[in-house]
Amino acid sequence: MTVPTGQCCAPIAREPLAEDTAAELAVMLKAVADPVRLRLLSMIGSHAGGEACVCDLTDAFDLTAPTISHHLKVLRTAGLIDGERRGTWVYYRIIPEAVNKLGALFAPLTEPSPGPVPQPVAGRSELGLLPA
Amino acid sequence: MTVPTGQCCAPIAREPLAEDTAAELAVMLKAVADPVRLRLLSMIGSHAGGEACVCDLTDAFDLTAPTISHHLKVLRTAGLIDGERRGTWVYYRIIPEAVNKLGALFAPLTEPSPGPVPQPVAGRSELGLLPA
DNA sequence: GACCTGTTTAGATGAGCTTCTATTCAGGAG
DNA sequence: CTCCTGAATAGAAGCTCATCTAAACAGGTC
Repeated sequence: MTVPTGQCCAPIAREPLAEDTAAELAVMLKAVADPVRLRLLSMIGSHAGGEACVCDLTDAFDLTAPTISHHLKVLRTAGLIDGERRGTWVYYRIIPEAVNKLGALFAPLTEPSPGPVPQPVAGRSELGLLPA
Repeated sequence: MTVPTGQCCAPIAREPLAEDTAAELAVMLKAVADPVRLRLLSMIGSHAGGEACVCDLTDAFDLTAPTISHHLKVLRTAGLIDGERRGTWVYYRIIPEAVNKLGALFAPLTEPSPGPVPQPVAGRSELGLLPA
C-alpha cells in the first residue's frame, strides 16, 4: 500500500503504513527517541531567534561536549535540525518541515476528513527559514 | 503501565522540555521508533472496528510470531496499545490519548511565542530547565 | 482425557547505541 | 606566528535491543 499523494503519510490510524515509509519515519523517530536529543531539539526550537549556540546547549546537561556534539549530529543526519558556523560558535535551528511530518503522523483522527491529507503547511513565520 | 493519561507538555518548540518529561516521552517515542512497531501501530489503528487480531498482524511481516509478540508487548508497555483475549484470539487496539500526546508534542506552532528578543550573542542566556 | 492452534515467555546471539577519553579542526586574540 | 577556546572526529567500553529457537500457556475440538 503506497501513499497516494507525494506527501509523507497519513495519520497513523488512517491507513496501514507502507514498509518503506515506516522505515523512513523510524529513522526520524529514532533520532527523537532519546531524552537528551528531545531536550536538545526543544531547547533549539524554543530558543529566542529560533536558533541556539552549542555552548548554550552543553551546559544544560551532565554530559561532555563530544557527546552533545554526537547527539546534534544524529539530529542533523535525521534532517531535524541544521547547523551553521558563525565565527567561533556554531548555531543550530529546527527544520520545521521535518517536525511537522511527525506531527502529521500522530495527528488525531477526530473527523474522517475527506480524500487528501491536510498537510499542516510549514508556517512558523518567526523562523524565517522556509525558501518560500 | 504508567502513562497516566493527561496532558503532558507543550509543543516541542514552545519551551524547553523538563528533564523528567523528556525521559517519559522518550520511552513512548522509543516504542514507536521501529519500522515494525510503527506498522503494527498503524495496522491496529486503521483496522476495521479499531482493533486487530494478532493473527492478522503476523502475516504481514517476515518475522516469527514470538518477535511480533515481543513488539506488541513493547507497545503495550509504553501505553500505546491495549490487548484483550476473546476466546482463542487476542485483539489489540490503540490508546488514543497516548497517540494524541505525541501529536501534541510535534504540533506546529501557529502562534509564535510572544517574547521576541532575538539576541543570542555575547554571554549565553540562562536557558536552563524550565520551572515545572 | 488427548490433541491442535494461537499466543506468550525464556534464553541466547549478534548488531547497534550511548558515553567516554584523546585527538584534530576552525577562528579569533595577543 | 603562537596560543587559546569552541566544536567535531576517532576509537573503545559497556549496555540495550531485535531477532531467533525452544518451550510453556490458553482455549477450543474430538
